[in-house]
Amino acid sequence: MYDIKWIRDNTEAFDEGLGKRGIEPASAALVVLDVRRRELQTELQDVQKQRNTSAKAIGGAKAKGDEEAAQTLMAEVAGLKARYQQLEDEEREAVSALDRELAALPNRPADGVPVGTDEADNVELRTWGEIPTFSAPPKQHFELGEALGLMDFERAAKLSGARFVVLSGALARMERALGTFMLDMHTTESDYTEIAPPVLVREEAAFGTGNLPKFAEDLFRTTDDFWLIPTAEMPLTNLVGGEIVDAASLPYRFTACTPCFRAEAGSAGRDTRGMIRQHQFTKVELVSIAHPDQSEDEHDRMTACAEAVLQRLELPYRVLLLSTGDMGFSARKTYDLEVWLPGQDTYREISSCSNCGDFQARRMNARFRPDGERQTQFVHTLNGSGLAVGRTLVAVMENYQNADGSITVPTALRPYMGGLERIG
RNA sequence: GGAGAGGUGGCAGAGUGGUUGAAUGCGCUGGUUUCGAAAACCAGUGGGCGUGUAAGCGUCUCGGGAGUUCGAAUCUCCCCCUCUCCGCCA
Repeated sequence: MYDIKWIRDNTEAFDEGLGKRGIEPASAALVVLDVRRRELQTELQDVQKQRNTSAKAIGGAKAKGDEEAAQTLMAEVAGLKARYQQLEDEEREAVSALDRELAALPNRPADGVPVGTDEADNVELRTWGEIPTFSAPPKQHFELGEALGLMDFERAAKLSGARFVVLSGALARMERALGTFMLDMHTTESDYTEIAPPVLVREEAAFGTGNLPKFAEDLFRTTDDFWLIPTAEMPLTNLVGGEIVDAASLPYRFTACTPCFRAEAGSAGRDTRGMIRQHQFTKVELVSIAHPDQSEDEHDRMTACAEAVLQRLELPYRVLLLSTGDMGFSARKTYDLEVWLPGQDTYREISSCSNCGDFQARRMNARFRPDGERQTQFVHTLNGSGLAVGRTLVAVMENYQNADGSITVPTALRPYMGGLERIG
């Protein structure tokens, strides 16, 4: 969400930001709405002032018992009411018209973000790890999993339809082990506080992170109007919604391992096989609530925390700086981590770390008070996967597969799997 | 799910239609006093928006929204949340 006052004073910069995302200039139309809004507000306040003055005079007259004077005054202001209500309606409509427009605009890309139209314009920043070689062509995770009898898509379809999976035995345990392993890393090594949040949230929370109103079709909604979280970013970031936190307590660092639910509307036909794109998956999320001066550093730190998981599991990956064409709605800058998948012979996204600046904070009214200052300021919010557990399972299976179809358990994970060294 | 009671400033807690943005207490900030501190005393102490170079002025805000009224913390309706009892339940 933008500050209309900022748009007013920075029309060129604002339109330039939109342009980088391939959106037409909007400042002129917004300024018109804003001028109208302020005119109506000023007018409304004039009438309110009159109303308050006369109401007090009537009150004063009645207090003195001067009923006659009160009646006279009341007759005088009789006409004011209709006008007041009309102005009130118009002003309300002007405000919501402006808010509707503002709420639908994506965040302004940070300086240095490559301008582009899609993922082809992303910039590879670095790679890590050796891409493994295999004596025979490596299998995809679902081939391995189904052959082991520990990954069942058919029965999942029986229960829930496409884009679900049933894991069993050692693979079910590995999924659980991965979540615990990641949480332990973030909480004991990187100062994140573990949170067990609701996975059903109300509309306000979904608005706060920027998923509503524009992306309702990507989300599941219950019959009594809860929204299933598509990521723990939603509950974790909204933790500070509507609050004014102490500057000294920043940054807040939250992590959670939750199921995530995505409708995957518009993804029909993509990644239909296997666990890459599911309606339900587990993810360990990292969220930071930071001082604006610290958010750039915090962004790098968070990305390093996500990378550390891949390094500990010895999974090769690369880091991308997303172009303006591939960035999410609320982000001003995003790093994607892509893990190497031998079965697919390609890198696939396993984490996305975004600095949203004050964009979400405005939507959810999350502020802090700088030391010794009167004025509050919006916090910066950051989120990143650390990591997507389902895709990490996929990556482990494909990278650690053996010629006989068994899977070696990564050393770092063995303590979390009762010492198990090999599956199958 | 049924019945009931509530939501007031950082906290506690008055206020049930009239100059109430809100008594009182606590907390906090500044000042006086003190060698210093405590105590005491004095003053200040929410957030948003509009207008203005600024000081200021205005307006909104007593869980959220809509309404009644010349006037709403106070009355009506809807929603949210908390608590108590019953039922159900992991």
